[in-house]
Amino acid sequence: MRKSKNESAETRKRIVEAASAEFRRNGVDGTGLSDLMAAAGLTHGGFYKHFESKEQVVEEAFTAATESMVGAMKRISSASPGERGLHAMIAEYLSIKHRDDVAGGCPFAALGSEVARGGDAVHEATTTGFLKVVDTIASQLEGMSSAAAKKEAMFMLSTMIGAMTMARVVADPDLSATILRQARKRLTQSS
Amino acid sequence: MRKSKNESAETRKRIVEAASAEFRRNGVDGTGLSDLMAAAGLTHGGFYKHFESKEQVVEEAFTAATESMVGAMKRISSASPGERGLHAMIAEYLSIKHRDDVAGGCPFAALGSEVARGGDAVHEATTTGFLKVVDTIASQLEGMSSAAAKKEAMFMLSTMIGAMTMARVVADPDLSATILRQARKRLTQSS
DNA sequence: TGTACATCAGTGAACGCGCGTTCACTGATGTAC
DNA sequence: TGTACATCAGTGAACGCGCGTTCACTGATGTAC
Repeated sequence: MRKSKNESAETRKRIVEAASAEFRRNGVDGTGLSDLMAAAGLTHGGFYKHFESKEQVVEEAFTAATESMVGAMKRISSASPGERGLHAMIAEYLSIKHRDDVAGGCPFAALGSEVARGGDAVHEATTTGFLKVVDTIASQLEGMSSAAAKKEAMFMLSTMIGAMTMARVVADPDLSATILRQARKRLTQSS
Repeated sequence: MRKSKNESAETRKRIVEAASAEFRRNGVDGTGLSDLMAAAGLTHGGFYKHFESKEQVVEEAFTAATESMVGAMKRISSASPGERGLHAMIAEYLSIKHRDDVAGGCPFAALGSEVARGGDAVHEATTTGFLKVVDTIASQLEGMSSAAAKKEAMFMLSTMIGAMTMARVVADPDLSATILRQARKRLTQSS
């Protein structure tokens, strides 16, 4: 049953993508290698033909999720330049749609407190990912130095991640929407 | 080996407090009932003499953690009134000390993404807790209506939780400190 | 180009382990008379 | 107030289960000549 090099590479990618969604949906501890391989259309025994450990796929899945989010953010903001693009990006992140799409959304909001307890490799991946998102936001900030934009972007991203996390934590849908709305208002008001 | 009513009530409280710290330190999924009972100085078999399920202790431990945090926040802010008390509260939350004390700190930052996937009982407990912290912050905001203060407090708390979560997620200590510093700066600047 | 053999992606069963939960038992505490 | 019995907090072993990981096997793909 050996597969060609191309097929094998595609299978590996499929596992990482399935893992990326499953981890965000059910958490890292909440997703077994069995679930993960089944979501990729395989049996669980084959996992170790592609990865050395669960931690390795956690790391790669997190990176894939971050890159997908950065791509989406760039696509939205590039539609309009400067502040308007920035505000569109923020509104999209702090939307009800994003809140209800955990599996396809921000990996920091979906897995934040869990990856904070992760191993070294995971921490490296999350750090790199965080800085990429920060740079994506910072590149839309005008009228300040690159260093200042980066710091401002860190503040904005902290608020966005915190608001999305809490919007998913509370049981009351109205309260949840208010949390998102307040963050959006405060981040998109002209300063 | 039956224990007196008083002893039993104290044991129960001890379990909830141990659970509260252990869950924050290692996560809910990362803490077995065995670990939890051992941390309370007991063997794991006795757990069900006090609780109906793991979920029940998760709920109670989360509530206890929130109440302890609210108590600490009130103690700090009551030392000086109005804006100065508020700023002291924010600085304490966004401190390196708090970042490095996961087990004794904010349960939303320690468990946010994990409790977002919790059951109904857990969601009710987190919602009540969130509103209590919001009210604690709002009570220090002057010069605005109670409704406006509550909304402003939600924004502030979102930023605080997000910044603390990310400060624990990144591997680089300097970056981690910068995340906290930026959030502190922006939340304590006169608006 | 064709043939013979080595490689290895994927299967499915098995491994030891720790999980949440249950249970028989112990013996000090609480209660009824 | 004392005595007899019921209660039940805590122990320690056991339960079935799913976890991450390993392994023998299969057979199509890749490689060497």
